[in-house]
Amino acid sequence: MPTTADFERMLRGAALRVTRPRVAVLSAVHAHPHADTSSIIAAVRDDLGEVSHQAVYDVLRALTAADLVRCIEPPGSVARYEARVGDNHHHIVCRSCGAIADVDCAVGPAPCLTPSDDHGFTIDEAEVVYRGLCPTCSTTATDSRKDSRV
Amino acid sequence: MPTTADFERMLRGAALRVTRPRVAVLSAVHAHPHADTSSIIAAVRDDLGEVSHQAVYDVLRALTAADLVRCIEPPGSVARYEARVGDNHHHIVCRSCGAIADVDCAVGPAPCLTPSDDHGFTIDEAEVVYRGLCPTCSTTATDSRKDSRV
DNA sequence: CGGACATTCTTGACTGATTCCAGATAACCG
DNA sequence: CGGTTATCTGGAATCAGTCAAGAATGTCCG
Repeated sequence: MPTTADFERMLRGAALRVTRPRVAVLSAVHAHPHADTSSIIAAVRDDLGEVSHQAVYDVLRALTAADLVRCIEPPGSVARYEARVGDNHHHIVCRSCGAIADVDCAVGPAPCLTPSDDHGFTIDEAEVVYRGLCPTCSTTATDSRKDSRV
Repeated sequence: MPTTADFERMLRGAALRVTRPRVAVLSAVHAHPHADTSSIIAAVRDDLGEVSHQAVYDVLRALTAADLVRCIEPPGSVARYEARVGDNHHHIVCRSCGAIADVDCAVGPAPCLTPSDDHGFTIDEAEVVYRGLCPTCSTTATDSRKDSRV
């Protein structure tokens, strides 16, 4: 778990100004992997007191643009943010409860980056989303196919 | 291109009632691959006259549940629908203009379905989204890294 | 063919996430 | 320390999608 000083270094390293909200957001994303925006806002406010949601949205966008955090948008869910950047990893999303888990790339750094026919596109990234049931839901809800979206 | 009679057969085969809006929506999705909801609404209205957006949303959900159409939600875009179902294919999304193209699975029916560590999840599907630049954007905007979201 | 029933469509309002805007504030550099 | 500039605040607006109640329509069975 990085310290506040680490976060400040990360911000400076990305040519971003060091502000209280930015450090708090960065810290919140590190502390709560795959958190949605409202959770991050709550965590930041818990840390700093009142902070406008606009500031959090803006900070998240700045951090995303600087590759300090990554934004994932699972279907049927709101945007979520995570701090693991740089490595090529993917996600499992539970169909029932919406839980998200990290999955390291199965074979090598980027195995899926070479589709059979790229239609002339210049591909620079492949994102894989696995859908299924998390351990909890697969045991408790095996029979009742409740499709509740979180 | 299937005919209206084909669409009716598909609906009946899925135990769905055959109504004008449903046939029109199904036809629109077949005619406009990767169309977003508002485009589908426009196409349906062009065909039938006034149709409520609620009806289209409802029909799309019913068709999705019946596996007659598939819903894809690229990050930074609204939900889109396509008629190719049953085969395991993926998508390329252009970072610049948002264009979407189909990509058949590179190797075999479902190569990415086996991550290194599934965290106890029961995985039943893997969806791959390639990000990059479409042929048009890669030639016109190679130097200017405009990141406009569509 | 015709009527009963359940499903589906219409209308209209509403939520919730995200964005836009203008002005106040705070961080950085010299 | 002071000026410049990016950032934050607060409020309003937008947009996709959802909810709910009543009217209309398709399907099934006699």
